[in-house]
Amino acid sequence: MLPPKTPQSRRNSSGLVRDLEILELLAEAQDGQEDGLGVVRLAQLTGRDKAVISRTLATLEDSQILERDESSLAYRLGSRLYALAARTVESTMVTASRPMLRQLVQSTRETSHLCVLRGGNVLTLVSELSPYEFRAAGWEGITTAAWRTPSGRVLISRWAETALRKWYDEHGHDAAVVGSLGTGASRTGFAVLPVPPKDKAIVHNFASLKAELEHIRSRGYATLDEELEHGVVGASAPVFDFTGNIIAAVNVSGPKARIGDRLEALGALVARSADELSKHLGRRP
Amino acid sequence: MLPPKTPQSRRNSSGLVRDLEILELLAEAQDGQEDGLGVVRLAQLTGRDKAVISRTLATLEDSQILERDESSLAYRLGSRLYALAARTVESTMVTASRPMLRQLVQSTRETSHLCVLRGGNVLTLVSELSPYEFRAAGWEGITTAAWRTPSGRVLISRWAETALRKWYDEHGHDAAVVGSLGTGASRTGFAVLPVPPKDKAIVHNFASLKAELEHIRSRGYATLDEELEHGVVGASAPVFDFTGNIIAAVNVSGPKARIGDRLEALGALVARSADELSKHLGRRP
DNA sequence: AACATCGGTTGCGAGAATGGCAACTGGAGA
DNA sequence: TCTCCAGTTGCCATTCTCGCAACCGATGTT
Repeated sequence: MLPPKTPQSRRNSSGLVRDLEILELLAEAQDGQEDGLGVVRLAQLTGRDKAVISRTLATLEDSQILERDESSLAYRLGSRLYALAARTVESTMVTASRPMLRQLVQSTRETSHLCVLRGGNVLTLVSELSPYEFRAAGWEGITTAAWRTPSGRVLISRWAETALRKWYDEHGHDAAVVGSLGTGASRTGFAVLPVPPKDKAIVHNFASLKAELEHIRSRGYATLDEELEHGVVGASAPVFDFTGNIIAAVNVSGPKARIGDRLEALGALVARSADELSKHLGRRP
Repeated sequence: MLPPKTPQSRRNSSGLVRDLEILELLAEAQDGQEDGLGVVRLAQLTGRDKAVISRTLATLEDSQILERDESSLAYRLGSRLYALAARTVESTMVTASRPMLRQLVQSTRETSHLCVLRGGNVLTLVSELSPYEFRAAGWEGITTAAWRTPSGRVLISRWAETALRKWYDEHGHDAAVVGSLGTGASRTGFAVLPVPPKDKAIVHNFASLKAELEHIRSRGYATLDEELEHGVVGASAPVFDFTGNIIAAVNVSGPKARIGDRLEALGALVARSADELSKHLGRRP
């Protein structure tokens, strides 16, 4: 009995699921630098009749889930998959981040955020408040100068030097004002922060920024020690999308009195959470 | 007749087309900031029985192509899809192109894209937003009729006449609809563009298209002057792979007010950036 | 030249899976 | 308590898939 038939499924086994094995195999081939797979080879790998594979692949190609090389007749994953994913990463990330942030709040008892870069500023998309926090609303929609926050530094930590240089020239000064944030009045609100203690700042110019970014890359997370506001410390780590790009940063911050010397441990924890989210978005190890 | 039976398909997996329709609908919903779709709603949208949808979605969730929110019971795209998308060729090209696009944005201060041809349409793989933009998401995953965009023209600019002729007959009309994107017309993901000012169009038929392609070849880049939308100009240039084929186009576009008479200079700049990417992909001079 | 091989496609019938209807569950609101 | 609505499940006729085998055409091989 070649087909080890499952007894009786109560569900419809939809076409896509049946073909998932094929897609996975093609994905692996792509990983291994191969130029796609042919019908017979896939039939061997899946243990099914080549006729079935031939017909199935033809349909998958029709729907542009697969593409076929005209000359070699080899199939590979198609742009349709990419398009579906690319359109939706950001919203998936936002939805998926909430449970993760909540758990982070549970274990750290501190406030946590998900932030993205907008021009020269960091925009907070989601925030989960610490149980100590009385404020009703979070920081959603609030922007702050990126280079001064750990999340902002994380977000630019993998930029090429030339792009970084230009970006810094444009945005690397205090009280950066974003040009056309204009139309939507509500979210242009900048967090008005107390002037930080000068002696705590670790980034004063392009060179020190670059050094800090290198530090961030090597650890996998960024920390902030009273640099923005007296008594406030925090840590941020990058979220990667499936293309390997940093699209967001996870942040946890709170009073130095509570966090104390556990800042590096907090950083590692935040990094693990961010990695989990990245994995969810298809980031490969 | 509820089931609009196709006469007799020679191929397998017709159920897959239904699955794809579901995926597109979910992608659209997420694009529109909705938090996923429920069984009944999807049944309405697809015109199928809710029982079928319920069973199908359950299987898709089992395989992690979809995820379900426990409380609202709404479905949205799942991590498996992102993992697959990560292994498309598109994804690797995106990774390679990101630094270049970012630098292009920094020096032009306008939004830039990387696009590929998909059937008769241009698919935007990456977009890096201008610092002036406040939009949350870019144009990733969005398609537009190819022959009307500079990127599309660049992508077909080296085709042989016969292939071009055939392609134009098939796709060279407004509101091109991609073959098997599915029964639902609205959700094919086309950018709905304002009707362009008639007098600005420079391509009206095959002859004028050919002339424009010749112009593109001679300059090494394409420009667009308010042809698609009033007040919007841009330039595109080709990316070559190591065999010398054009596989993608780099594009920069922005308001005419800002770019003004520097359009040709912009074109040359875009062409230089595209060349750089081509070299990175192994193109020999 | 004839022949074998290999990747791929197509015809066909038995048997399994799907689709649609209707009944059912369980929560929310009146 | 009753009703409404989203969602799930049982059932059976209908439809589709699977797998075998034949076929196609390009590429060696003797």
